[in-house]
Amino acid sequence: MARKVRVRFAPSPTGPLHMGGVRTALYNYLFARQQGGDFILRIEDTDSQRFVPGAEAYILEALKWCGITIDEGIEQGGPHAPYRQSERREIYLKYALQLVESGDAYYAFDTPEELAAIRSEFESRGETFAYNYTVRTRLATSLALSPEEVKTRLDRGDQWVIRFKMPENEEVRMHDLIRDEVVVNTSTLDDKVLYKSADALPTYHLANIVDDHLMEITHVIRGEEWLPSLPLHYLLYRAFGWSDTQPEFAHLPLLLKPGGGGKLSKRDGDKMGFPVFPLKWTSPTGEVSRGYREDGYFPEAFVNLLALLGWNPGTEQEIFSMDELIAAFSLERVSKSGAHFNPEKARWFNAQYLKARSDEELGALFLPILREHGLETTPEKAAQAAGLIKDRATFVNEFWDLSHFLFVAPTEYAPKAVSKFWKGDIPSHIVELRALLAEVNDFSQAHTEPLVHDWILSREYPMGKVMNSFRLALVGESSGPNLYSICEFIGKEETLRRLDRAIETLGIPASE
RNA sequence: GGCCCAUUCGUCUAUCGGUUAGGACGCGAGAUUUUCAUUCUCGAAAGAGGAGUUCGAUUCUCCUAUGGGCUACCA
Repeated sequence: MARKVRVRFAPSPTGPLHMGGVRTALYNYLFARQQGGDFILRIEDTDSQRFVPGAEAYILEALKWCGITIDEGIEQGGPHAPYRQSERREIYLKYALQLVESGDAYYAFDTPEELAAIRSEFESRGETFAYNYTVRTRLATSLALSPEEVKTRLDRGDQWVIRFKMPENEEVRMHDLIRDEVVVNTSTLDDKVLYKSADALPTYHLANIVDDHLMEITHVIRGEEWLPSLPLHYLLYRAFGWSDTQPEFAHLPLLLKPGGGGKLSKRDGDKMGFPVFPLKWTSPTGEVSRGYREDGYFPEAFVNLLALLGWNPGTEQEIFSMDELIAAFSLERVSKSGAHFNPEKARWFNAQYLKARSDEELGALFLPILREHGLETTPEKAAQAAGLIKDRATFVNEFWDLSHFLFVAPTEYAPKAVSKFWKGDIPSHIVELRALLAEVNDFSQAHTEPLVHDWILSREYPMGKVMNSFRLALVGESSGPNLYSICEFIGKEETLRRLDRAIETLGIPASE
């Protein structure tokens, strides 16, 4: 009987989600939607020490911005509520105890200090300490102590943890949807802590397996950093007797720093020269990290570029809407090796989405920016301006720099352009041009462009020099969109005014 | 150190034993343009190394190297 697909994204609120985390959420989401399954958000806040205020709200907002919608979770509830592990704490002890009962786990009374001491002792001998079958019967555990002593310590309220009793020398054969078979010998593993009395909370391993089971998760799609604990998880399912409903696992390749040197991490902040977070984040200590949203990325572009970092459709298509991703995605086509993030390509993706947007949509985004510069203009005008410059922009936030001359006359003229073009006979040609344009009533590009060109040609004036001087007068520098489109945009009056001003400011060299 | 995973142009990747090893970003050149961009065309650029298996290996196996992950009462 095929179960309904149910996947979960289970972040820990220890800080903002970084782009690798968003990608994990995205792959889970794509898989769920494609399979007609459920996408669950579970908050794994079992580490009371590392909790960061605001992180949870950040995660929710980031997913929302990306268009990743949640079926069950802390906000929308669901049949397996609550979805925050700290609110499920009473569930876990019973399962930990069940494992002690069945002999798959045991109590350990070592304090963190004692363990640290043992560790450093081993290290001083050049050995590595592992809490496993070699030491568990010699340390303060329920395996070594008498039942009476254990009871005494428990009753006395001594601190304890419950550790998994990792079998000795057993080959665990595991299956991964991306990597196929993985085999590990249990003797290389240690007795992981499952539950700690200090805060009455489980560790990741226990909480994760219990909740995935209770929430009927069918596929666990998570980062590769979890692969080493997969044998433990397999063994836990077995110890609980849940092997028949154990989920399938898919371990995603990691997102690596561009130049190498490890996986992308939250700590990288924006010190890499590009954002590592979807949204801007201000830490409780006041540190600010850039976000893709605030940097001007469209969420669609961000999702698109993330999707293609570690997965590809096998075709040459690179631009995907969310719906197209849902249709095309498959875990089988996720690559096995880590992907270095390429900020240049990220920018390219955004430029593609920018060009694909209509002038009206872009105008609507440009309008508030114009307002910030003290300009009240119409949506039509903003859209028209956007249309003139969108081909040369990567982000909407570059629009002002690329088009301010459409709204404000230049007050200065780029010296290099002046010395290059505003010399010889050219300024006097511009005076003639001014007179020509003063007679023109139709200032549309379609009308002025052939008119002026024909005039220049008929006079046998140098096209490049005249045009560049003309541009210098209107724009103040020697770059920008088609000049006649600028004339059309600013209109006859303003065009003549700018010509007058340039002539006045730059002067006319005495003709010989 | 131990365990695990990985390895095709600088980067993201295609190839599921037989290809001139394809595409994209970036880079270079050219075309278009009044300019800067855009766009278009072209170009440089890769199978880590060594053994096997095979008629034939980028593709399968092993070894080495390299990269990465894990090795907490963190996730």
